[in-house]
Amino acid sequence: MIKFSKLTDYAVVILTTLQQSDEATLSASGIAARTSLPEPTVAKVLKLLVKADLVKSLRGANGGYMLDKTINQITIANVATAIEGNVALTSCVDHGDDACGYAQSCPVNGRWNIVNHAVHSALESVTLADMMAPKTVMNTATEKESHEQRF
Amino acid sequence: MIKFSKLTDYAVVILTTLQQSDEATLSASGIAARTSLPEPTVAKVLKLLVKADLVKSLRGANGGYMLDKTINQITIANVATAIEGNVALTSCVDHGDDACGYAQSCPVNGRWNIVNHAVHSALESVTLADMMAPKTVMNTATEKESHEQRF
DNA sequence: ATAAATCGTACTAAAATAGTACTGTATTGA
DNA sequence: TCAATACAGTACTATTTTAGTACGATTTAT
Repeated sequence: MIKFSKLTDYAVVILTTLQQSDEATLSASGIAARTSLPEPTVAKVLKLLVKADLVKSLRGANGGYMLDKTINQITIANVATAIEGNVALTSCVDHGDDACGYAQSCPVNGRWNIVNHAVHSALESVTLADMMAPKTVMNTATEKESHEQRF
Repeated sequence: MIKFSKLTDYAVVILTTLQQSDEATLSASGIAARTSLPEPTVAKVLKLLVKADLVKSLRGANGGYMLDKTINQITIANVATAIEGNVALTSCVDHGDDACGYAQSCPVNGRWNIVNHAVHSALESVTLADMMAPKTVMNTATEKESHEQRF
C-alpha cells in the first residue's frame, strides 16, 4: 500500500487548525487540545513544519505557532516533503543511479524518475485550500479542470 | 518518505524480464537467475502478479510464467495495486470515512480523496512501455505531451 | 512414477515509523 | 531578576509494517 505517514495526515490537520483559529498564535498544547492529537506528537510535527517554513514560531511566554504562508500557497507536496523528506518512490530514485549495483543491467535503469515526477506533480497540484473547500462546492473553474483531467 | 515497497520495484523488473525473454515461459528460478533477485521473493511477487492478471502461469513440468498483457497495457498503477493493494494515501481514505472517529470534526474530512485520485491518475499515466523506453529517445508525441503538462 | 513447476499459507526477521522523554534556549511579565 | 511559559533539538523505545523464508499440496510433461 502506497501511503503517507500518519504524521503527514496530522500535519494537514494542524495546518488547517492554525488557519481556522482566530488567535494570532496557537501553542503546541493548544493545538493538541483542539485536535485531540497527543501533544508530544503535535510538537514534533510542528518542529518539522517550522523547518520547512510552512509555519513560524514565537518562543517564550505567549509564544506559539502561526502559518507562514496562505493555504493557497501550501501544497500537499510541501507538507509531505516537510514531514517525510523528498518524494522518492523507489530506493533507486532516492539514492540516485550511482548507488544501485544493478544499474548497468537494470531494464528500467533510471526510468522510475518518470513515475516520480508524475506523482510529485500530482501532489503539487493540490493545495490545502483545495482540501478545506466544502465538499458540496467545487473549486474555481480552472482548478476544476485541472483536477478532472486527471480522473 | 512516500514510496513504493521494494516488491513493487522487483515486480517491474520481473515484468520487463518476461517481456525481453525469447522463451515462451520463464520459471521463477529462471527469472531469479536472470535478475539476481532471491528466488523465494521472485516467486512471491509472481504469485501476486498472477492474481492481478498481469501474468499467466502454467503449472507442472516446463511450466512457468508469461505476460498476460502487453507492456503498453500495464500501468504502474496496475503493478502497485497488484503488489500493495489499493493506493490509499491515508488511513482515512483506506478505511472509508465511517471508520474515522474524528470525521465529524475533521477540517479536511473526506478531502484526502482529491489527493488520492490525483496520485492514482499519475500512476495510471505511466506504462511499463514508458519505463522501458531508451533514455535518449522520447515516447510518442501524445505521450510526451501528457507527461510534460505535469512537469 | 517421477521430476519440475506453481499455489497457498504461515512464520520469522529486519526495517521503518510512531510516539515519548529529556535537556537546553528564548521570551515575557511580575 | 526570577519564575513561568513555550519552542528547539536530540536521542531513545515501542510498535507496526515490510521483506524474506519455509513447507506441504497440487499440477503436468515425460
